[in-house]
Amino acid sequence: MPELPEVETVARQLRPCLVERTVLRFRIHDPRLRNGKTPSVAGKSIVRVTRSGKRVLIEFASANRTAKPLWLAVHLRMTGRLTWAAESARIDRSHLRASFRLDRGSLLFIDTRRFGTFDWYRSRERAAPSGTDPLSDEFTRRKLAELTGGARQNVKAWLLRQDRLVGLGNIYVSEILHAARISPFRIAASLDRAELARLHGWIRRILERAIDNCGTTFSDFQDARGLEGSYQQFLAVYSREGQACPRCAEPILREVQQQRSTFHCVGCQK
DNA sequence: ACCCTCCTGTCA
DNA sequence: TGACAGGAGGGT
Repeated sequence: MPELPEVETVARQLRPCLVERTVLRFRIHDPRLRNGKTPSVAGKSIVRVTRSGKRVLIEFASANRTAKPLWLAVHLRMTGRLTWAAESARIDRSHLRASFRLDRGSLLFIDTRRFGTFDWYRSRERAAPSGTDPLSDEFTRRKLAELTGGARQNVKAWLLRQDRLVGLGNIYVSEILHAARISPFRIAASLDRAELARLHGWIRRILERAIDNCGTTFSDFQDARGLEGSYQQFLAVYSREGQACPRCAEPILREVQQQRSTFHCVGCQK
């Protein structure tokens, strides 16, 4: 479920809870958790919590700073949640897969479908994704034109590629293409200058607006406080098959592309 | 481009 | 009961 805005929301909320706290104990509650080799993390303190593509990146340092730092990348996939549980908080622990006990509370990883992953790294570079972050300064119109140049895929599939742009998923791609008035079936490399400019602008605007709303809760998403996002009230097309397009009133269509639902409007997406 | 897999839950 | 779900990786 979580795409860039949801992951950014979680990282921002966890930061004040986790930074400068010491890990007292790390436990894996589910032996089937997709976890890399587990280094010893007890006794280390958390120095940074950031977002890297769709992953939450947690940096640990040893208390005396002699040992090498350590990075954990958590990918939430479809139903993963990272929840901060203060000492007194009562939290439903069903589907609890892993937990970090800290000074004054716990970080819980809860994941019904078990698709979520933990990956541990010894350097930040290795934890970094290959694609461009659409919220970074690097993501300019020119960069988008460069990246799409020569891409023979349809633009829906292309936007989902994490090796080009990171962070977009099924919901926001439908929303962005609708806002930019571009059909999801267009070949990425065929977009002209004006279309690329609209696409670039709406990628930024929609992601930022979604972050301002703590993401979208379509069914499962909860942020680090256990609360739902509120961007779903702004969804123009996603999951709105048959309803009137808010721009031109044509009925919204649902079609399957690459085995995934795409929602779009033939009235205004060309 | 298509297919399938991982896994669990919910809804028509 | 079957279709479908914010992801991603594999195969042909």
